[in-house]
Amino acid sequence: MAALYSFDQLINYRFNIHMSNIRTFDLNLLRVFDAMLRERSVTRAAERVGLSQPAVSHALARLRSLLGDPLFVRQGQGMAPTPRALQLEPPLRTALSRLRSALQGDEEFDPASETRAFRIAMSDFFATLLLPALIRRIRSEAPGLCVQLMDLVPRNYLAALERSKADLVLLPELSFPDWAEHARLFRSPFRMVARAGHPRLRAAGRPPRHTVPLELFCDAPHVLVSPEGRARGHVDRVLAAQGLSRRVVMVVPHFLSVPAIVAATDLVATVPERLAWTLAPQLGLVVREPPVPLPAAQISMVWHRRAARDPAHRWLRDQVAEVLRPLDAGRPSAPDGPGTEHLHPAMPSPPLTPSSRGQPR
DNA sequence: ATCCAACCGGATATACTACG
DNA sequence: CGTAGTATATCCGGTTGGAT
Repeated sequence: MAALYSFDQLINYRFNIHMSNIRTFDLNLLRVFDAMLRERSVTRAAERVGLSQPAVSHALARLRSLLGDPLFVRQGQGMAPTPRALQLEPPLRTALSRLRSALQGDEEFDPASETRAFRIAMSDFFATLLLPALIRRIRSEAPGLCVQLMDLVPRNYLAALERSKADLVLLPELSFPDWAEHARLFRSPFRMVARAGHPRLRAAGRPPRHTVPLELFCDAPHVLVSPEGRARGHVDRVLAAQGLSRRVVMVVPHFLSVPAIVAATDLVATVPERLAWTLAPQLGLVVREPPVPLPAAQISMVWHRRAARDPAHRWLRDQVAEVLRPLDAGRPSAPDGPGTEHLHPAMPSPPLTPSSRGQPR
């Protein structure tokens, strides 16, 4: 794969032109150089670039002076490139090609040949939903791409996007700033989980509609997921609005540690429904409806407006949407009854925006 | 804002060079 | 030595920057 060079790299490093000469460097000289490499003749190069033969000869003289190399020497009926000229040919071609694409605005994205890294910020739970299928697609269609998973810290995710530290962020829908664009992916309801032998649940018996009794929910020790380490989440605020409270005895930054903690203790937790149903059978957990109705979290992907038209970015967003959107249609249903939907307990009170402008492009 | 000299790039004319 | 091709001398028009 051809190395890629910025203009500065081309001029400074590859062409070895001192900074003081860059300001006055005539880009047309690069066109002449390119034409000379193609034609190996001053006269034909002149025809190619639409100049007279002496004009190209003069341009060549200026290039020779700038680069400190003859570049082309007479050989028979034409001009033979020097080793230095041949050395400069690949970066010159690349730079001119990219410049042409940029100016014409017709840059194409070829997944098979693209080499770049994408940084995606999301919770560990979303990562388990998305990454295996996403990486399978990328390995087969765009093997040169690298995906870097970043920790999701809600308070900082917008700053990460704005400062280009992250390319894409997956999170429950909040109100987004003007420069952000987003697309809805799927809805994520929540369930309460506890170990099957939990004494309070056993004493409560099999509850009607599988909703955990309110007093049990409030009395039981809770483990709360908060990437920011907050001791109160959205569930606490909803309870407080009804004059109620619960006991949070443990705060963890990641979702995936919760089921094991719940399985080994008498703690309970409110987690994404999909996580609950995935891990409940193997860890011996019971899944219950929380006693307070909460709307499901609307999970969206967010990106900076500056990346909106970037072809590689658009391709990546399409892949993420294709992998995650089916989750909305094919949500797992409770094996022992229907459920109401509940909001993420640890998310900072999201004002659900009615936006539908977010489409993945 | 205007003028003007200096500079630059390109054109024409012509000198120079390599090759068959 | 003729031909094809490159390099150079000179001129011209446009741009730039300093002086007024």
